[in-house]
Amino acid sequence: MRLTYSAEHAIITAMKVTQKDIAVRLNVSPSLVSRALTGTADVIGASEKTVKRIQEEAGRLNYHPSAAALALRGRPTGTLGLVIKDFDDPFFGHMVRELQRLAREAGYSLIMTGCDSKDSTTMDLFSLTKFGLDGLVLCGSDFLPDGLDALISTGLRVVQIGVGKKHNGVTAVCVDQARGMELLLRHLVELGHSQVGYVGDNSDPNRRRENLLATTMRKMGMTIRREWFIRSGKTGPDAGYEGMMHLIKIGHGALPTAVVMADDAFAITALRACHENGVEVPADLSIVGVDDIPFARMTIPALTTVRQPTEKLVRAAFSLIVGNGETKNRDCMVIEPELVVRESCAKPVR
Amino acid sequence: MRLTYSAEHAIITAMKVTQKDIAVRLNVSPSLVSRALTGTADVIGASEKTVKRIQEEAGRLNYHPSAAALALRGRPTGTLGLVIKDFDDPFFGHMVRELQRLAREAGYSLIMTGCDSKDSTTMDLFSLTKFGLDGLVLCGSDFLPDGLDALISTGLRVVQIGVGKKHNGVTAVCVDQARGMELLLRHLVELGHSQVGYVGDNSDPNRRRENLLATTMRKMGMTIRREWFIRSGKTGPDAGYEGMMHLIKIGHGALPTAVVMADDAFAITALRACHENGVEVPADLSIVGVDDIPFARMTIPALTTVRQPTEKLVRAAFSLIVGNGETKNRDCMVIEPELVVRESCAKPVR
DNA sequence: AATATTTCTTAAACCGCTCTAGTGAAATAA
DNA sequence: TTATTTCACTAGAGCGGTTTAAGAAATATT
Repeated sequence: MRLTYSAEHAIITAMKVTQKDIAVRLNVSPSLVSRALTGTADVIGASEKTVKRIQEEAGRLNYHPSAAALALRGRPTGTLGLVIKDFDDPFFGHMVRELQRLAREAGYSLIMTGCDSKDSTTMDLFSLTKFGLDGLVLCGSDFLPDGLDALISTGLRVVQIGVGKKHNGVTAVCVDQARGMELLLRHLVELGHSQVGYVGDNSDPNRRRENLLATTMRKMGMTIRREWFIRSGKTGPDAGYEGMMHLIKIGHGALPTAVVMADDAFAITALRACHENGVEVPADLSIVGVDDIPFARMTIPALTTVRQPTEKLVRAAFSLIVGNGETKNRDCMVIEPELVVRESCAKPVR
Repeated sequence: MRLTYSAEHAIITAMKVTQKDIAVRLNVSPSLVSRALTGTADVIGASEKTVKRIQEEAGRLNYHPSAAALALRGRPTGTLGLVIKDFDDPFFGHMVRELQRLAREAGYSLIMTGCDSKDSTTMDLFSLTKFGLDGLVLCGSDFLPDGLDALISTGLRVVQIGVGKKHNGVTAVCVDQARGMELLLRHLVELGHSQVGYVGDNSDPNRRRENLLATTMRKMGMTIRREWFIRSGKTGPDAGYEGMMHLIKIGHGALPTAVVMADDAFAITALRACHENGVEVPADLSIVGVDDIPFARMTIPALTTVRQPTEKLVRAAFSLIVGNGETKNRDCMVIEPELVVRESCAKPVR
């Protein structure tokens, strides 16, 4: 008898009905009840009428199996885990949704957790795994190596989405960022741009993007102006705004003609910074984002961006996790980005 | 190495470190390990150095208690659950983040799941619950009544965030929507508006908001034009856009001077629809949103909106879940919304 | 009639962990 | 010296299921 105490009155919650309750009531053994309720009829080895009797009694008593017991018993839990870096970023939100859909379709349920700061990461990883997962998807990079290693050493299937470099043998799905930068720069050059800047922050993936942009520019023979490569000190939604403000302030009179923003959230807030300073996009300045979040086509002007194909990423990750045979055990699957041309980039006037 | 093969899912479940592993490795009894890892030092009845030895070994082996076993044993699992309606909505994303922060600070870990469509809801609730949670936060309304009842009857502490009406006895935290509408309308009236429209969709909370707006308008003596109350057929990011397009098309020549959007996501996309049709905001039309998502102050024009104070909502929900004494067992906590005046509302020209 | 086979049912171990009730041994008290 | 207390630890049951090996009863085979 489980007693639950509530502020005013002591309330006695009815004990949860167990298989044993059914067994006692029908005067049969617990194991028979178990098999009658779970096994398929022909495999059971129990008389039809007994099975029916048990099932009826289970229904009558409103019996529901304890998942804790099931999990403890080591049966696959039909549960996939997802760790997301930042729920405030719409890009991840979209990802979550896609993965959830896929999981549901395949009969899995999906549980997830976030991990804001670096140091909390390991704990967050394990906060999921202690529930007994069938697989784990990591989304948003920079997880602590030791946490990861520990996880993988348990034999859990882990797939990482969106990291550029392979991380000590973790199976990964990533977008070919170099190719994205190439697509983007080619487009800008075609429009006539040669003065290109970048606004990002200090996070791992954004610094990586910065480097990639620079190397690709160099490869294409474009000159790089160090002062046009901004790393905003802020993080989160304000980072893009701050970065662009900074660029406009220091670049007074000598702005680049186009700026690559670390991602669409950066770009959206940069649009605002431009607006506040009378910088017209795309007339005075072209802006390009990365991700193609749902809002990207709703901004004014609509955002030209390098789409990270969410569905493909998620589908790939999923197949790596639950896949059998062919899709299994690949080190890294690379997804091609796509350039989405909208309004925020145009021919430079200068 | 323990490898379990399952026919159903064809997944090899991970080997987990158990207390027994630690016990064997240190040549002590499992019960001692248990007590060393859970009990308070002075209650334990174990030598300090042994306790330390055990704790160190636990850390070294990356031990994490099995939530299933804890749940089965009737112990708190240190885990809170969160069910989110739509991860694509930035408002919820923000909420997740806040709750996660709070949970972490209090030593809980947070796991969550989404629930897109109505029929999947019960399963989703269950997918979280089955491992034994210490509390569950429901966020985003319209959960199936029977699913909820079943949940609550297990004795689990459940708090619902953001529902207007109390739902069969579920503890709830909600924003005073009527007050929000009042704030908003008062502001519009002060600016000189009398022709007010609404764009929402068919979802429960948005229909409620629609009704609330109408009754508040009536209460304030404003006339309601049925054709200015739009329910977009779409859902998701496009709904606001579609709805506004529709309003502009049918209202040709007789637009309201202000439109209340169901939420900020709706408003942002409506801004785009206006832009595409040469409707200037706020010159030709004032637009007001609800929520105050991070992007709301970044749009052009910046969004005037009724803020749902995320931190307060989350903090309230959290205190109801883990709270002791005073904050416990309240049926419904009501949070006051705040009007955030930005650029998207102005005096009407007409 | 005796044995073999099939059919129905049960006892018991196990999953990881908690917790009560011990068990020795050393330390203190009588 | 013996009785008592403290201390550090162990044994074992139980949470709610599943599962394997084995026992009893009914039916089939020789």
